[in-house]
Amino acid sequence: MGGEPRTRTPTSFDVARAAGVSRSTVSRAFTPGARVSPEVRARVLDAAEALGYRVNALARGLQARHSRLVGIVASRLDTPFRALQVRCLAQNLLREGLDPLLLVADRGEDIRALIQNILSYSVSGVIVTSDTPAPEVVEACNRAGVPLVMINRGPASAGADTVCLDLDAGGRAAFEMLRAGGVTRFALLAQAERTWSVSGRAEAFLACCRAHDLPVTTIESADQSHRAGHAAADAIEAAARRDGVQGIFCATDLLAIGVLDRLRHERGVDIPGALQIVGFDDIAQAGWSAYSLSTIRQDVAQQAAAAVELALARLEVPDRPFETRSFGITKVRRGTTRCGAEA
Amino acid sequence: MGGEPRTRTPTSFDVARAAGVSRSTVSRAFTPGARVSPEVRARVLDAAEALGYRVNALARGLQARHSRLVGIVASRLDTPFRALQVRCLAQNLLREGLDPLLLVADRGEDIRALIQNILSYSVSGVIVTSDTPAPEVVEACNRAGVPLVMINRGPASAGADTVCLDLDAGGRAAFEMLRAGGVTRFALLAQAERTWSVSGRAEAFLACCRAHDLPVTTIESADQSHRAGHAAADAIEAAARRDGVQGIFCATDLLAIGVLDRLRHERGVDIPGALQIVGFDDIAQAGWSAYSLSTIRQDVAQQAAAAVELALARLEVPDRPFETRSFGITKVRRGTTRCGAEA
DNA sequence: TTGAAAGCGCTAACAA
DNA sequence: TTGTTAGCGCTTTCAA
Repeated sequence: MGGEPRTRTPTSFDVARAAGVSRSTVSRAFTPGARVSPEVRARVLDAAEALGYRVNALARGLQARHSRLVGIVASRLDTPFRALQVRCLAQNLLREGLDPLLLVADRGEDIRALIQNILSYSVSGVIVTSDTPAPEVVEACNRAGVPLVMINRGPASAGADTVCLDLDAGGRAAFEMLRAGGVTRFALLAQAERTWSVSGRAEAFLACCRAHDLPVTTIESADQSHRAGHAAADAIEAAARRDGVQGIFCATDLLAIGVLDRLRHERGVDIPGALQIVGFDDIAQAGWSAYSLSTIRQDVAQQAAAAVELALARLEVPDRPFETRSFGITKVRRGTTRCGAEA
Repeated sequence: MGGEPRTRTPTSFDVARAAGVSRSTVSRAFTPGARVSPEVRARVLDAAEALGYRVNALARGLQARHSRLVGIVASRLDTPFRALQVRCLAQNLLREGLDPLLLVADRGEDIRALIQNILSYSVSGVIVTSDTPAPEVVEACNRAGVPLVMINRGPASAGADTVCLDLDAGGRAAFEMLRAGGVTRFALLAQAERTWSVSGRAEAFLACCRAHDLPVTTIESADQSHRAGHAAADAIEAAARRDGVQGIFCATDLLAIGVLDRLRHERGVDIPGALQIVGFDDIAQAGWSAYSLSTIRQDVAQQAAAAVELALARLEVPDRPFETRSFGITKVRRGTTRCGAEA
């Protein structure tokens, strides 16, 4: 290394000169659908190739008044579910020629400042997967006229398109899986803090129990983590003894796995013999043999694709009515429930 | 929704007029370390606040000839280790006022095109965590004069700063943990495809076995995934029987957990009784009770911080010599090895 | 300390 | 189909 006279990166001007055309022509050669004669276009592309030219995204964005960037707002990125979600989102965006600007918004960061920050890039959209409430995000995006898509944050909350899942179906599926295993006394493990998606499925589950006139005990966890599930396990066992609970719905797989670790692997409780468990999400770990967790799957890839589609659609027609796309769930029967006929 | 006269986002010009100053002054008010009188600055900031003005990152980047964006190139983002890595990277960048541009480069995407794409944003750096080889990335960044930092891709491979871990120590630690458990016949599980970090630790482990004149059987997995570990488990058991293997080093935790799922949870093999296992990385799942995997920890947060520091350093002094920061590892003794004194 | 003017690299009118 | 011109919003010499 060492010598290499650092040459200024070539601009459309350089390409124009090399190809013997004007800068506008160069621009057109790089603009899909622009009117350029094939020969000229080829000449321009060749010259560009030779010079190592690429369109400056900053300049292009500045002039177009919006870049090809799309903000992804996500919390707890190191959680299996969220990681998969972000991966799918990023892939879909890339496929559409959009570039994901990542914004990790864990508790403690100043979401207000962060959102302003990504808006300063004239992003062509923002996708929020975080489950921390963020009215300021909606407000900021709306004021800036930036398409906003929320995933699992409730149906069309005014000012944003939404991708969500069928909560009722989810809660019901959990109930049915346990019920099919012969459970008549239920329990629910969910975090205390309200969240559209997680609280929603929990409430749907409770509603089912009540509708069937079957008793259900609610246990609250600190959050949705493995640790929280693990910590709640003793309370669950106590409740099981006290109330004769035979089956529990854990609002996330991570919680369920935490419970399994404590109950099955540490204390040797027979699951599903003594207690049946159903989780939610179908993260990869749910399928691992140590857990073989019966759960409710939501199709992350499908949701991600829909989110990108919605952003694109609004980009094209800014004042179309806000849309909510709702997706169904799938029961995944594994080894923490007793097999039963489809309910 | 519907009314809201979509007002054009305010520019420095609007702020200038509102504050009764020139655009240059507005610019200075938003430039750390620029000479502006405190009163004027305050007036400008107030006006900006009132108008909802924020500096346009595209315009600023265009004129500065580099943006505050930093590319993160990562593969298999939905893997626990990588997800954590990206999260740490993103947090550190954000903390420095840099914005992570995410590039998911799984096999199948055209890495060449993708890297050109992020370079078109005049990024101020690129951080690569992917373990797929990518000489074209190095070349492209160098040509564009963009700082490049590689994580776990080998020491200063010319043209890039590097963060890596002490492979020898890693391989040795694995050997020692097994040896301390009384193992005299070893096995190694690693993917066939070469990768600096993973192959390196594997080779260091092999070297240790040889140096101690102890026999070691090598088993190859398809990749580094849980599935691959699971699939390799039968071969491991066969080898254990055939060669009297008592302990195995799995080159990643995910592999080790796959093996554990098959052997311990499906076939009821006594681990560590019949076979001891050591993994590598210390992902969250390694600590879950079902596995309680003894492993070698690498400090992802520390590595991420170092990577960002290196990028920043080169940004400041573009022609400083390439630097390699190497980090140590830590033995984490859990339940897949027999306790022993520190080797 | 502040303002005027030039230019970062690009695209979109408008003309030819 | 192609070229000319203006301007996206900002920072930055250079003068005052």
